[in-house]
Amino acid sequence: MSTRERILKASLDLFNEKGERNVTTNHIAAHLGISPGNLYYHFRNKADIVYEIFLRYRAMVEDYLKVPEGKPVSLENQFTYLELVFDGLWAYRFFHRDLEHFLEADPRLRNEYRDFTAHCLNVIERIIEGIALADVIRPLDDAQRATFALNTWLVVTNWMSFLKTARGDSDTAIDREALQQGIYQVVSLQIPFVNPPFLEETIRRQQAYQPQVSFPPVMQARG
Amino acid sequence: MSTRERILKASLDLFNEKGERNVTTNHIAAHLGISPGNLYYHFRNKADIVYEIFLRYRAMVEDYLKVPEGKPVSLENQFTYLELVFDGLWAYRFFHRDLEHFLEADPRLRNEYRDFTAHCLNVIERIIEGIALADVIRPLDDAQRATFALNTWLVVTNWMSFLKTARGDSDTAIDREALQQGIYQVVSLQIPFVNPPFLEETIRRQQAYQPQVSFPPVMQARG
DNA sequence: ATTATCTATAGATCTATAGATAATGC
DNA sequence: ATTATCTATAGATCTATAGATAATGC
Repeated sequence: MSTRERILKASLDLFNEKGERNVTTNHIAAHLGISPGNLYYHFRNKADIVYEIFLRYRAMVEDYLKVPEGKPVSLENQFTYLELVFDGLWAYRFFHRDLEHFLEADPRLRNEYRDFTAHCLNVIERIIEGIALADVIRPLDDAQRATFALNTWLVVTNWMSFLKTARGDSDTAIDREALQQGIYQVVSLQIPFVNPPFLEETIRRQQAYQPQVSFPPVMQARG
Repeated sequence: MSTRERILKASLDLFNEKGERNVTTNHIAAHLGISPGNLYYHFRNKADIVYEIFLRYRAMVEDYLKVPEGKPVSLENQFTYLELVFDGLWAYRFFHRDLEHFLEADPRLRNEYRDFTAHCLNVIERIIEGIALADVIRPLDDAQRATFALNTWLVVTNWMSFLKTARGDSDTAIDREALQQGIYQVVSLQIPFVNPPFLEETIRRQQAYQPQVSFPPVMQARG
């Protein structure tokens, strides 16, 4: 693996584990056993590394979400999309955590991320259209579909942050399993629109992602 | 105003405007025209300032959301709650932006924020029960209500971040008006449950928060 | 010849404190 | 006497580069 690749890999690992804010270029170089000077030979600065990683993140999502327009989408396919997306979010979990900072620091990234969001929202709308074409849910008008897609996006992209902030005692690490409980939440958004013949299957599939422990944690209201 | 209060006020202003990450204790002191030494006389460090601000944020939200249990909640009241909460999020908008960092840096804050989230989810559930008691929506079972409350929380707390990341060209500042478009999204979550006699009024009230410009921005999918 | 890497370091911060001084309240 | 404030600074980083050296590919 080229040094450039190793830097990207190490950066992603360290960012995910410790948070980008807590990882300096020195840390990355030390982690790889290379000199800081060498790192700067391959990347102008940390923002440059983040940008490179974003490109791969985007490529992965766009690869996962190749949804043809105007074609039915089965429930099975929809759940596959959800699993893939949550896996992707997990693999690049540092990214959303400090997203605002990244976009503020790099205008190029800001523009491309804006377009990326718009693209993702389009794809989500296409999936919603697809499950309507498959008669899984009733047809929605444009405004309903856009609103639904946006709520889906908000739940998907912020589920992990919710887990980390609302749940974690410092010890409780978040694992992929806990993460996928987000799928339960996402599917709940479409339940009201599901046509009766598909309701049982939808709920059955949804239940597979239900929290094992009661969630949110049972807790008395504060005085 | 005491120096301590002035430090808190200046910190909140600067954090909101520039992001906590970009504001050092030196900046805060300079902004107030006091010495760094003086600032450290009043607060042990920046995390201490953030914690103090959190206490006020929490007090404000708990003041806004005094929802009695088992009593009907009118649509009007529900919209009042929404407006108050979005105003509160706006006033302390720096907080959610770097929340994960704050919780990681301060175990005390982590614990109290976890409880605070649980409390807020309880209140949201109470509001959902309340509008069901007022016949605005059909009754929901416990699991449905918890899931609905959690989705509401996710949309409410992350709406601002979405605006900043998905929308902003660097110039486009986010104002309170744009922020309140989040209310449109939140209300859309309950539309499927609204009883017919209240549907027209709910939608009418919701429309008041509809985006003026088409949103999300019209944009062709990326190749 | 070009590419990759290392050494060494300048310059810029930032945090947090010690110790001196000023202001305030009994 | 106590509280509030300032001056000055030590110590810890971190970024990013210059310049030397090593490795690689024609």
